[in-house]
Amino acid sequence: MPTSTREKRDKHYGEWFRNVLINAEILDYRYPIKGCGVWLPYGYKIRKHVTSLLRELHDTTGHQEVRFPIMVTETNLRKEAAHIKDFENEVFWVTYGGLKPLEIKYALRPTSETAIYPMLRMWIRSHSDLPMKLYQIGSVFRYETKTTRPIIRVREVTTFKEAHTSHATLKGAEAQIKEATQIYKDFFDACGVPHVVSRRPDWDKFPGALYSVSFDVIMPDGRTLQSGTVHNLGQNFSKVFDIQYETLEGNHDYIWQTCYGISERGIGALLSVHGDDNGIVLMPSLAPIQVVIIPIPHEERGCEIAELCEQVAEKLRTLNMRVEVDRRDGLTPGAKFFFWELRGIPVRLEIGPKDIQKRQAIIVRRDTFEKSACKIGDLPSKISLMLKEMTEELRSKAWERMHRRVYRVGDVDKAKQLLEKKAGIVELLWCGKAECGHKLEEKMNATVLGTPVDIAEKIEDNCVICGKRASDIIRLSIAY
RNA sequence: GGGGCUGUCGGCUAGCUUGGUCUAGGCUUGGAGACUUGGGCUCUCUAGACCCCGGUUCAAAUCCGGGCAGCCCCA
Repeated sequence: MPTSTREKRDKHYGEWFRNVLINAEILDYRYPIKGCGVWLPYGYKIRKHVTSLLRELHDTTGHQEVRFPIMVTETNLRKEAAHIKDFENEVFWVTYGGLKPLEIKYALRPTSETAIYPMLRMWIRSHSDLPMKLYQIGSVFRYETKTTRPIIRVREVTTFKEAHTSHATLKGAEAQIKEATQIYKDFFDACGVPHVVSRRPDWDKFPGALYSVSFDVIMPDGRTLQSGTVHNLGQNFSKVFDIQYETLEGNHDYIWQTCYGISERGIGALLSVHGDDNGIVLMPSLAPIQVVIIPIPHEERGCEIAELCEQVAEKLRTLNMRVEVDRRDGLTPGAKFFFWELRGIPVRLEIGPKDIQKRQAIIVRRDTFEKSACKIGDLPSKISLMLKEMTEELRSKAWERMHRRVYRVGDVDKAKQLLEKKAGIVELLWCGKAECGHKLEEKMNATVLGTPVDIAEKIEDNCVICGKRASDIIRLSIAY
């Protein structure tokens, strides 16, 4: 019987991830364009559960789903100076229509501000149109020059959920940042993905934003994956795109905007964080199949066994569980066990000749491989309890593992050593000056994630670089 | 941004240094069948590859150049 080790996953994470994607039939990255992959049926089902979760979280908080074109005119893309400056060298351009060169080039959106905001200008007239909270889920394109990695660094981000909100006041935008942060916390929590939330340093905020908040996840190799970002855009874009509304008093003012995004990196994170050497482990709520039933064939009693499997499946389905009976012949039960473990199915039932006499089934839990027998009649309650427990334990164990990889460190050398060992995230004291932040990055050969917004504490010591009074904790890591 | 490495059946790989023995070998997977089935059974049959373009040569999987794709390291 296997055990849930993570040696292979942690030592050779890149290889583990690539193998799991292809072997578990999640994503085929052999598509002949760099940084593009194909979501396979099983992976697409997981993706669908993730996108429905995102839809639910946005729909229930007053967001409305829309769908904007993938192409943006060059003129619009170039309107906000900081924005285009940052994206310029990674934009894909459409330059031909058939055989004719286009007079105005189109960009494949690297993100959709410049596609959406010219339309907001037409839609927003008065304060009664505000707040307006829109979101969409679709593809964005970035001409990545670094090594691409399936799901984690891609040229077509196929699952980009981006929300764009408009408000009458800065206060309204600030409140929206809080709501967005909460939505993202809820999202990662539902996925059981532990994370840190940091306010990004000024030199690394979203181009055109007042400030940015990011959600970072520690991957098995100790690097961090920026998996969600929330930005307060202030009036930067509304001034450039001339989006004004009529106030209560009859004046005109520019709207205040926020935007926030989450991509398939979130899927990469949840597959990696819970997975083990046997494959992925899925949160029950996101698993395309929650319970798989493996009939153990038997010459005389085969029909009886098959029938009982179906009955059990039907019963569990009435309780809204996603259940499948693996009736394939030609595969031994053992082969089926491996098959479904690789794909992360939370609960496996085995029903064979020995069980049929005792009116029982064998239950195996994917994350712990804990095995037990259960009377047929008790299966519904036992399994729903097991799914609940598994959800909680996956989440809490992942958090424990993450907490062990966040280090509060007093000096730069110690921090550097930790990052060199691929330990995770280091937290140091910082005076808040960009100069010291850059020095830290340079000395440690790492990336500043930002200052914590998920923990509040009093700082009573000095900056590790300049020795002056520290104002903040600063987080650094080796980032993807 | 800089440097290095790699590309052979669907997957993993042998062959490449020293061109000819390659009609390209193995394992795995796929298909057909038999036999099995409580942790990847076994056997038989069968299908399947030298990334692309150009060059060198009597002869290229092998050497050279470019392209495309991928991996690793450094900034």
